[in-house]
Amino acid sequence: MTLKQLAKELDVSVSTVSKSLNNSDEISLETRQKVQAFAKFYNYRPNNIALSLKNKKTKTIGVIIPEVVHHFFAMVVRGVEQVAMERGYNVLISLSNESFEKEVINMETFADSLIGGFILSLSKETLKKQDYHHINQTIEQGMPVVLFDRTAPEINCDQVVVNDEQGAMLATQHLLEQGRKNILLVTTEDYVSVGRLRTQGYVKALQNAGISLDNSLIIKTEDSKRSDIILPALEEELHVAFKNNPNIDAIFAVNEIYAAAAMRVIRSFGLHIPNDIAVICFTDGVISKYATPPLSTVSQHGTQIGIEAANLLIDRIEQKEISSESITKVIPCEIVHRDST
Amino acid sequence: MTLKQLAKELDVSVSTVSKSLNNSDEISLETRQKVQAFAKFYNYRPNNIALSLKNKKTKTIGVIIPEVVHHFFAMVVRGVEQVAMERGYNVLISLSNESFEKEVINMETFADSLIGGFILSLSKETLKKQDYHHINQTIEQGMPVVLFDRTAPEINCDQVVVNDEQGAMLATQHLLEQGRKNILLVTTEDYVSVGRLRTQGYVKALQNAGISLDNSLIIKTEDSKRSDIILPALEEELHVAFKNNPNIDAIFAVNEIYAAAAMRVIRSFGLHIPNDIAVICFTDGVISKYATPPLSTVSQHGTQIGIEAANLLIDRIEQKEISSESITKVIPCEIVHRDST
DNA sequence: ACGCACAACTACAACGTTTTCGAAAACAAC
DNA sequence: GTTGTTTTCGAAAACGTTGTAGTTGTGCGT
Repeated sequence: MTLKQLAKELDVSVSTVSKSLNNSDEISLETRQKVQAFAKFYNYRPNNIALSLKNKKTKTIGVIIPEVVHHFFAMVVRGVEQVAMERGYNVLISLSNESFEKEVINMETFADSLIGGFILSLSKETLKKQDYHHINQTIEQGMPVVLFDRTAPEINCDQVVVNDEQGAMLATQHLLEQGRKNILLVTTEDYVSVGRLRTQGYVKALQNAGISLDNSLIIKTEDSKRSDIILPALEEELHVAFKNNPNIDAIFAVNEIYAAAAMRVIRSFGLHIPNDIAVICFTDGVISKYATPPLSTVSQHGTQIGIEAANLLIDRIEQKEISSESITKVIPCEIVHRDST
Repeated sequence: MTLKQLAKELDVSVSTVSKSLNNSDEISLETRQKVQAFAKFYNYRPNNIALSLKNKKTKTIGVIIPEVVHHFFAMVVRGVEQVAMERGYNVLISLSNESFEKEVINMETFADSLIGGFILSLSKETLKKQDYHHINQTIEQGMPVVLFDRTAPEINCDQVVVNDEQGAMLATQHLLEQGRKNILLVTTEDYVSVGRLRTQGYVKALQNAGISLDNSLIIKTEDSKRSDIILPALEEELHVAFKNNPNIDAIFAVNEIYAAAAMRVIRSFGLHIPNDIAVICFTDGVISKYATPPLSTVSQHGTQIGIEAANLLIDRIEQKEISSESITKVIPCEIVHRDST
């Protein structure tokens, strides 16, 4: 059912139908009601594509994340979808698979006028290459962009980030308060922004406590490959670390996969959690929740991040003025206390 | 950059530009190359909205799933996104949140000519109400629909399903082969199709083995609420079951959350896995993978399901003939052997 | 010189909307 | 009866694209 068909049916012009349905007072009440009744009867629904073409904007936002089979990102998607729904927007999803090239292609595809704005988290490869031309180019063309979690200072746009450093400090302090002295940090290479910040938080917390930094207590894992490849390597590294430092009494992992690997190694040494070794990690996901014992975590409130990001983006899309200052929202982390500490 | 702007720039007509870019041999090679060079220089990219309007179809597929923070569904999304990308389609995601109403609204929103077809898995509430008018209505309007995992016989369309019954039989047999006699089944109410089928598989496997069914060994959990509400209730039920049946020597859970709850209860009784009690479950997700001990599972190959569903849908979208028979693809389950059995 | 074929290009309609502008009719005032 | 005002509606353009149906202009054969 189109306006034209309705118009023919009612023997009026297309304009009249359009205006009647929009309740314009240019049209007499009588005609309006008649048209509306007909429209309802024929179950007329406006063609969104035509509307988008006319208005030169779509009610669709594009979300590009590295991976959807990942608790944190899935939580963010949930948040985004929730407010998009509420505010009448659709959500286009695309996965970069941690690949720079796919990220670029995805952005180009989406930018083909299908989309009102982007919400994205950078792929690890992008962070490593530090090549952000595709993002900056998109922003320069006037497309609103909101970055979350994995961001870069070279990109000037709205951001929603977790206070990673503070979260890492909280976690480390939490361990220190329990009398742990030798805390093993399991983190990523520094080019992953969140990994770097969490490492910084760990270091700061130790400094604040007056404990000197022991570099043999930091394991930095290459993180660009699939987990089934890196995990055995990580476990091997952990094995070595435990052998070299028998006095390790706590582990702080920057994500729960690393924590799970650590737990496996801890068990292989016959050690008890938390009596011998306490464990805490980022990513308050299902692994932590259902592990044995359940893991204390630093929760990043993924859904909240998604909600904030979507609201920020839609505000930006709908606001008239071309630009104001970029907004950065910081979502505070929170320690979730469970049995592992 | 539009065709019109390019045309003005080059001082030719819009038609010439369009045809040149499409390499029509109506246009001289010379002109074609000039136009193409200009287009490349100005970074021209065709407006997809205009194309969609003209062609009366979009290169977008809609995915409606109950929840994205769920390993299996996230895997499916990954599969769908992968082939959509390969075949030049975009993926619109929407979450029903297990709610019938949201499912209906989502379908209506998407059906507003934004979308070429649907891939969806029914919400629990929909399955409970057995109201499929929104789906059938959409199908009748000629919109291609592919159902996966949670389906209903009342809906006539392409489907991609897991062989739940067979998977449950495999799991049960696996336990029986290890000499387990008293297998506790933790499942959902029967209106969830996958729960029902898995229950049937369990029953059949017992029958085949000549073991009589003990209804006190079946726990059916109300499943429409959030996990933080139902889990304590389930754990309580499990407690009771263990007290009443001290000879339980194995557990088969229809998803890994239930298995995790079961493990917690098992530990609270001081029992050992797998020596005292073996555990196996559906959903080969991160909980099973990183649990203590790692859980044997029935893998449903979510990504594969997503791939098959997307291919089926896109084939249907692109095929000329209005309709042929509905296709149902059955993805076989596979037992993943880990330490819990 | 005439018609004809062919090459190279352009005009226009169409997809489904909204909106601006204008037209016709009805009505009032003088 | 003329003029002005209001009410009610319709024509047409616009958004960016494609394809059909022209419209030129050139070279060829006779």
